[in-house]
Parts: sequence; C-alpha cells; structure tokens
Amino acid sequence: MEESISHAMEDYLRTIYKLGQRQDGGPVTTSLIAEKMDLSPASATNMIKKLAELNLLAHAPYKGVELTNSGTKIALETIRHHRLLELYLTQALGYSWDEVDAEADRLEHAISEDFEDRIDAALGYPTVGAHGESIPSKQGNIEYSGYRPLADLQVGKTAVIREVSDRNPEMLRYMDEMGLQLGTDVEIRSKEPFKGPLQLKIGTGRDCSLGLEVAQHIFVEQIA
Amino acid sequence: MEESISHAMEDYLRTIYKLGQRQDGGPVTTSLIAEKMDLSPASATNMIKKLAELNLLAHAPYKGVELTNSGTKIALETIRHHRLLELYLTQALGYSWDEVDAEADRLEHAISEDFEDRIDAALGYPTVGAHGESIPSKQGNIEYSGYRPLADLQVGKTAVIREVSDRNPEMLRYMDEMGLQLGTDVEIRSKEPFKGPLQLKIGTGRDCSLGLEVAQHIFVEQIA
DNA sequence: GCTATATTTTAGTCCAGACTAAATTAAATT
DNA sequence: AATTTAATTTAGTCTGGACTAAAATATAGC
Repeated sequence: MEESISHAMEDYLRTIYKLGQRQDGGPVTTSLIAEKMDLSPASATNMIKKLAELNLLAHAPYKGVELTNSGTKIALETIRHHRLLELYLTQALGYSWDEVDAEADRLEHAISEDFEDRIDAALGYPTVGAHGESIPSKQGNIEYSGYRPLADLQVGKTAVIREVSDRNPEMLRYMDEMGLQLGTDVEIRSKEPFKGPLQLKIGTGRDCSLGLEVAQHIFVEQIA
Repeated sequence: MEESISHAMEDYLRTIYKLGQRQDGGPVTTSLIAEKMDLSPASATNMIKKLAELNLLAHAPYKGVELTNSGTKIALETIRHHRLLELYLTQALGYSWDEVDAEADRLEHAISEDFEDRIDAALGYPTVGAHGESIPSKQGNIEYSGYRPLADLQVGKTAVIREVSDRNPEMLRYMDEMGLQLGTDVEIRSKEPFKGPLQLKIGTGRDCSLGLEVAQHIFVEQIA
C-alpha cells in the first residue's frame, strides 16, 4: 500500500488541477506545469512519471496529463487546506488579501487534519474563500461558481465582482487601490480594441480604465 | 555570507540548547542528541560537523558540543516560534496542552516573521507559554524562571506548579487527570525511598501518589 | 597498565527532488 | 516531403539529510 504522498507531490497535483480548470480547456502540458511552478520542464517530467506510477494522473507522453479520481481528490484536499488557511489568515489575523497566498503556501503542508477542522469550525464552516473561490468540502466536492471574467462582459452591462485570482499580490494590491473588491458593482462603459483597456464605472462612483490582463483575473456575476 | 539555516539545523540547535539547559549540567553528547531526536548517532555526528562548520557550535570530538552565540540565537528564535505557536493553539483554537507540541513542531518551520508578529500581538505579547515556560523575546533574551522540580521539594513544604515539560503528551494528559495544572498548589506529604513515589496533597483537595518520573517534569515555586 | 565495553566518528549508501545537457518527438513552414 | 523550431523526455549530476557497518577513541574494572 503506497500511501505516501510528499509535499512536492501535493503541490504538483494542486497546480495540475488548477491548470485543468482553465477557461480555454487546453491540455495540461509539462511546460505549463513547469512554468507555473517555476521549475525546469525536466523536473516536471520527472515528477509526472512518479505521479503516473502512483495512478494519480494519466500521462500521454508529449501530449499532457490528466488527473485520475484519486489524484483529483488529493488536489482538492490540498486546495481546501490552502483556502481555509487563506480565509483564516484574513479573518483571524488581519492579513490583507494580497498577503495570504504566500503564507498559506508555506503553512498548508504543515497542518494536521485536526488543525484544519479547528479553523474550519472557527470560521463557521465557510464555503467561500478570501478571494471568492469556492472551498472544496472535506469530502472533496467543489461547487462550480460559473462566474465569468470581467473582460468577457458586454459593453453596457453591470455586474458584481465575485471572485479574483489569488496568485499575484501586486495585482491584488492594485485592485484594492482601484476600489475593486468582492461585492463591488462594475459597469462596462466601453472596451478599447486591440486588447485595449476597459472603461469602467466602479460602484456608484468613479470611472476608471482597467487593463485587459487585470480584467481577465476578475470574475463577475452579471446583474439582470 | 552563509545565511542558509535549514529546518533540520534549526531542530538540532533547539534540541542542543534544551539539552544544555538540563539540571545536571553534563555535556551535550552526540548520543544524547540522537536519542532525543530519535536519530542514529551517526546522523547526529554528521549534522554536528555541519553546524560546527557554520560556527553555530563548538565540537570537542568524543566529548560533546556547545552552542556559540550565533547558534544560541537561532535556537532561541526557534524556541520562541514554538512557544508562541503552542500558546496560540491553546488560546485561539482551543487545543489542550498535550496536543500543542506536535502541532507546533510541524508549523514552526513554516511560519514567516510576519505571522510570528501577528500571533504575538493577538496574544498580547506574552512572556509565558502554554506549559509555563518563558518565551524568549524577539531580540533573543530569555528569562530564567529558577523553578525547581517538584521531585526536589522537601517533605512538608507547599508549592505552586509553574511549569511542566511539554514533550510527553501522555504525561501531560495524566497530569490533567490528576488535577495537576499550572497554578495548582501541592504539598509533599512524604517521599518513598528507592526512587519511590511522592505522596501529595493537591490543591485543597485530594491526596495522591505521584511517580518520581512525573515529579521530575513538574517545576514549582515554593510558598514561603 | 591492560582489556572489555560503550560511545563516537568515518566511510559509504540511499532517497527525494531539484538541475543541465543531450536526445527525441511533434508541429509548423516551405 | 523535408526542414526548422519548439516541446518533451532521457540521462546523468548534485544536495541535504537520513541510514548501516566498520573503525577509532574513551572509560571502567581488574
């Protein structure tokens, strides 16, 4: 019985899961994984082979990888740890949303099941994380939010910010400065061509110009 | 500038520091370290050589080791992390005192300075840990409590429990069951010879018989 | 002072997980 | 179809930190 999943393996599985959830739905390739984790492609290949050996993913050489059910389960557990920690850091220790990802990365492999249960309880069994992402249940189920990137919203429409991507602290700080938070209303005034910026009205207040890159990392719910 | 101290090194330094603080004041030998950390003596020798190389300790081969100032500093930082974490786990997450050591062991290498500062503040800058031990300051100073082992208290004397050793969960649970907590008064009724048990009156209540082993892990302040 | 025993160190191995350089395969262009 | 380029895999290396077995040293008993 090979039950031993290392921390490095958990990290890979989590990354692969997230890459598999991308909008474009393309294959999860070695180089994508390596780039995301800031490793050499050779290292990624190496680990992929080990994970395939453990039946945590299927590897089509030169094509890409796909998590198996058990691989997905482990990925979701890891994501659950990560998001519970992020939320705990914001709620209980006053971290801002741009700081929690790095800290949670360090902590998530160090915590016990007991610790997870206790912060889960302390937070009141939350289902939504510090950046609006849904938190997988202890059983490994995750709800699909279905929010769309702000960048895809039509001109003239209004929406509420429901989720942001957690990986880029600078971008999160920039959003904060612009007044873009979870729950904030935004209206698309116009979109500039050639991947140009969006002109937005934020809340009931000011107008601003937002780069497409940022708008792709903000997920919204359209208001009827 | 060799600034890279690994987690394993921190663990060694912490263990060596604690062994250096023992009552008997004997030398800190390779085998002591190995036994305490549950490693082979050869592994300990190996690491000792690395630490000596980094000037974190002085090694007299076949004799023992002694921390240098910089080694002591790192040991105290590590102990500070550990004790702050233990206290935070008890205060904020409701852990009992027998559970915190293991959890803190896992977490202490994963936390950032920022995290340390935040729990320090959340706890109100405490100077005493979950088991009564004094917490080193951020600058690396530690106060000597001077509490004596309960086992050394004279027959007929009364004392207050001020500190217990944190490393043995079973023993801590046993103490709890017996009603032996921080702040509890105890009076030595008698001591049996040949390393026999102590007869105690606990608090204002019941009498009990306590093995010498346990009595050596409880530290008290005598009442005048 | 010699010998038995215990402790410590040395020497060499193993493993995980990173790396680089070289070889292979796939995709894109002509 | 042949060639160029990009992505991937293979092969082999390195590092940290553990291990065992063997050698060296220290201590105790006579």
